[in-house]
Amino acid sequence: MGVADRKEREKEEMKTKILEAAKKLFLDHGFEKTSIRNIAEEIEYSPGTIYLYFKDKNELLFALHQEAFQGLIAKFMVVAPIADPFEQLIAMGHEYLKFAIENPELYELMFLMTAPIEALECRCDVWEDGHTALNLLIALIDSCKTKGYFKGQDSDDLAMMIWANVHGFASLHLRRRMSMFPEEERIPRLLRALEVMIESLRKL
Amino acid sequence: MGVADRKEREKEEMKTKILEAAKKLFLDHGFEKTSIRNIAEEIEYSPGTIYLYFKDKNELLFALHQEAFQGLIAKFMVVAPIADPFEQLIAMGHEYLKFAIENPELYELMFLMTAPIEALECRCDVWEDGHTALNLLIALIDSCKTKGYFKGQDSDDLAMMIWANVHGFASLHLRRRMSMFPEEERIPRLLRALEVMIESLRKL
DNA sequence: TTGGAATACTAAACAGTGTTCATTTAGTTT
DNA sequence: AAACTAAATGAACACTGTTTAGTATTCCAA
Repeated sequence: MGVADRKEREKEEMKTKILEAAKKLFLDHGFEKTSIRNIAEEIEYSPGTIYLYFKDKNELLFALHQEAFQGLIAKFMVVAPIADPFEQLIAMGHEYLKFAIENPELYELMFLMTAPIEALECRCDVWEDGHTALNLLIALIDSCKTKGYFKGQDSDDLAMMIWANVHGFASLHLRRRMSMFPEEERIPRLLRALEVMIESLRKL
Repeated sequence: MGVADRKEREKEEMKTKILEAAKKLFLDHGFEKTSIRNIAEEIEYSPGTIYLYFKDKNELLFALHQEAFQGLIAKFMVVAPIADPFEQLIAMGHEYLKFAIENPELYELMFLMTAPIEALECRCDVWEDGHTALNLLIALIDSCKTKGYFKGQDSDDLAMMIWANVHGFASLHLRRRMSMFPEEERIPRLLRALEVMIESLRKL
């Protein structure tokens, strides 16, 4: 069945070809401003061809959504060697913010965009990677507890609060809601506020 | 100059007429799914007419943006009578979240949407109301300080942190990023996480 | 080797979008 | 009543995502 294999392979190659073009254009010009026609032109095929490989524009996004979460989890893995769990938690917070600031379009796609979610509410595998990322945080909080931090706190609720906080920072920044402060002040202010959060966590 | 006055008044009336139709449709079906044609149909005029009164679709949004901020500030005023500043701060947090959950489309427009900001980056009056809302929070934090809370903390940074936290809650919820939890658990989880934040603030 | 079926692709069309503009219509001024 | 001005129109433009009918190309059994 060599022929069928090759066909399968070619189909897969075409899919990644489309996906890579979509990724490039989405990250360059944003999801909304990228049209199927743009993607088709990039790969030198007609617009209709894309619909032979992907159901619609949202499905293209979904693949990148997964890629992005893997990227965030990878960043979390970088801080795993830090022995002290509370120090690791701090580093994790910084990594999260760094990821958001350095990959605004990917972050947009993971947590800010409405488009991909609406269309994929049914598919629970959309949340798989999100869940494992959250579980990493919860596990770390539990480790902190064994060292005497967060006495009497529920790990799930605390994780939720920490996540919301760093996401709040990222979200306000990426959605340009800090324009009341001059450009060069914004990230320093964000980092200072993060320090405040960490200090409040330390005393909890 | 009675005629010119009447003309001016009529022009203003038309503007609010358009604005009210836009508001209704934006809040009912969302900004993206509302077309200029829809608004034109609602007020029984042709699409072109709207462009005689507003530069583009974004300018319609801007007016509602201002209205929404006034609404949030009004909610903040409700908790002003609470004597103890820390209790007032807690109530303020709850009011903020309540506003976001009860007025998802308005909140979207104030803090989540990209559209209105992109087009209005130049106009600094976009941030006027946002600034007064933030100043209310900072003033309240200063009041808390006189009662012995937040010793040695910078008010601006603390305000930023609190804002980011409640916004994070609102944002995660409105952008459907809590779908890993069953529907009925989401808001309770949010409120519990808010309690965790308040407790961490109390110990700060 | 050849005929027919399956596959890959395309061009065109559809229904929708935001926006522009020449033209018509209505109202005011002289 | 004529001239001028402002308001409103609706067709047109250049886009969008998506569907479909039709055309090449490839494959495989006879």
